[in-house]
Amino acid sequence: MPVTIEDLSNKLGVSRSTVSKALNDRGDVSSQTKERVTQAARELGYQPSAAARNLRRQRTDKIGLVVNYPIFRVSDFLAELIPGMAMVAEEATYNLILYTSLAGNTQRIKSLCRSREVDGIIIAWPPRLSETVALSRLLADEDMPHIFLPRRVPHDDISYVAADHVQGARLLTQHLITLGHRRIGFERLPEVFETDHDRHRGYAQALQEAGIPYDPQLVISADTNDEDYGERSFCAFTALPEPPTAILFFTDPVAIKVLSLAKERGMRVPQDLSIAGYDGILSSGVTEPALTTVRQSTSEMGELAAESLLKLITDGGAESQQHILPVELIARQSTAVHGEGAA
Amino acid sequence: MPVTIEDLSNKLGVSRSTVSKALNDRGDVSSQTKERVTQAARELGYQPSAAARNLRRQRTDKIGLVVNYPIFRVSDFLAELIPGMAMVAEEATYNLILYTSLAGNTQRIKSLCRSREVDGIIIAWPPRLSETVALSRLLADEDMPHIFLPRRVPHDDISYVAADHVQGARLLTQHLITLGHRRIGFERLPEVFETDHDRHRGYAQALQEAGIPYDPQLVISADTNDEDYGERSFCAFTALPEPPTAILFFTDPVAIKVLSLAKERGMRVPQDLSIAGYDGILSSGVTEPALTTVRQSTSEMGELAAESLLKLITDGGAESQQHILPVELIARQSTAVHGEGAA
DNA sequence: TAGGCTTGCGAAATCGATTTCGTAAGTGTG
DNA sequence: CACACTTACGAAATCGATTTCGCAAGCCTA
Repeated sequence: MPVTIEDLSNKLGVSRSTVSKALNDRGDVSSQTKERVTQAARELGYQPSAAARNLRRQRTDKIGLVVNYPIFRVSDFLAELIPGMAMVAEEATYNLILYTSLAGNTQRIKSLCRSREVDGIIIAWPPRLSETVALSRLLADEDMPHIFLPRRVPHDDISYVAADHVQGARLLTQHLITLGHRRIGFERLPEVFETDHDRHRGYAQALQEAGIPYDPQLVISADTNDEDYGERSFCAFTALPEPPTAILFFTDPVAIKVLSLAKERGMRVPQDLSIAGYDGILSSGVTEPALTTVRQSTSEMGELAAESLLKLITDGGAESQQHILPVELIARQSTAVHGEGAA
Repeated sequence: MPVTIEDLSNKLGVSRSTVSKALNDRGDVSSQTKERVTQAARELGYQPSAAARNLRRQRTDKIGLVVNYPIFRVSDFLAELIPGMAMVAEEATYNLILYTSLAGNTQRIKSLCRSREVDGIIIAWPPRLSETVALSRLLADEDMPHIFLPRRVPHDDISYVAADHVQGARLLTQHLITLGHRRIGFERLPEVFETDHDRHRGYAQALQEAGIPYDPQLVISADTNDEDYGERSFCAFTALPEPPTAILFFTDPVAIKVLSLAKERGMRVPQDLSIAGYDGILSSGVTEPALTTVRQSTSEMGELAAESLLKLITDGGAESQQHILPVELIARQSTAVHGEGAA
């Protein structure tokens, strides 16, 4: 059995209250007594019981990360997110608890709140916008501080951390325009609401700024019925009467997939077709040609999410935390002037 | 304020004991009463306080994952490990808590034990063998069930989950021998004790089975002073009077690095030199040529670790859990008959 | 009908801390 | 010297559950 505060107080001949006050540096304790208690605590290796302390304090110093298992499973992205979160949390004496099986299950999320086993929640990849908003209301009703990630939620009172996708798509499009492209394909992913809207806006903006007319034919909505939708998107683009000379795909994995697809069909990238991805995952740097993409600072995002949540927890009724992080264009060899090879 | 058991008992006019017994299906409660209690609990949305329950039960239904932040940060591997762990834990009504800042710090690990905020611990990437053993003793003294990952620990009473590295290196070596190679370079990583020994044994075994003499010159210890040691290893191999026609690198990232290095120097892979990595990370499949490697079933490893730890927790003084998982050779285009191109 | 048994429930102890509040001793002041 | 005030500590309440144990009522048996 581990040493309890009672053991300590017995050994020292003082009351439990005194021990507690001494160790927590609170209230009326003479410096001598404090010294004695601290000393004895060290000797006996005393560590307060987390459960007892949590019960009394009505807080746990834990934050929860709620994420859907299937997403978790395949996401490079999340893997980069977590270490930063955990780190920031720990610097503030919090820890991160993972919940991979309750995303989307309102009942179980409510249970999590009511059991008070975490002081706040980070929700990764919330579902559709309407559900996200409903979820936020629910959590607010339960007095549970929370923040969404990595998607913007267009409500003033909902906290989130996201990347600047308008800028991301804009940078990519500008990059291609600078290379001389005028027919630039753009893949949309309809279920990813704000992210998709933002990127589309960035794409359209860049075109407009360059005086290139927006051609709806060049914008194709991916049909994500199965996981291998990349091929269908690609075919849709190439089947166009006047196909694009460059294509922006929604994610790196899809772009990478298309890279080999194009090769199989005898198209050379970037000479015959420029291809760009999005996210800047590790693999995007080692393909042949290396993929032009946009990097989101994922680790920073995780850290910021944790920091923001901690702020919400600490400041009680503080205003909502809304952060849009800058993104960075990574121009590599999969994009080039049409007809010319890469550097 | 959330609903407590007291609220429930007041509303129903029964005692707290009865409510508790009814909800936990324990002890003497008539089925009618049980029904009433269950009903009311649902209506009020009652959820027991985790803290109170933990305190009374002397367990938390949480397991800890201790991992060094720097490793966490860069490891593809760990990212694949965690979802499975979390999933398995949750199926058994446990949750996973992350600890990224206490690896190597004996004092803080002891505190974690004493605070009893987890029922068991998974330690990822333990340090040197001697420290690992010491750590295990410490944890055992604290009555804290624990398991190491992903490294074999050569002590009967220490639990671990690891991959079969003897077999991994053997498969790779055999693969190269089958392709006709007789001078096969082997990179060692001295600080990764058992893993390194096992792989080296597998390499030597395969050579012996094929009647190829073991040449110490072909075995080079990586000098891992900085992160970019791949280049130094590569140079050491090529500087040999009679350089190898194929090289086994210790990890995929290094092999991938060498892939582009070789290209820069005008060596063609696999025609002039066959290269293999180890681990089967995502990126290894998209390089040009795609990398021959050995895949460890990482997710399975995570799941198995969690399962095993839960067994240790549940079965009390159960015997230690030691698992060696099979590995799988992934033969791709970076290895081929010397002088010939890949398929 | 007396005594034993089963059934259903509640009172109270318990888990291990924190926090409030009361009190005794010591200190200073007019 | 009497009174107020500070200082240092402890008793007891509290957080919210679970669990033990005792008791009363109802039932059965000889």
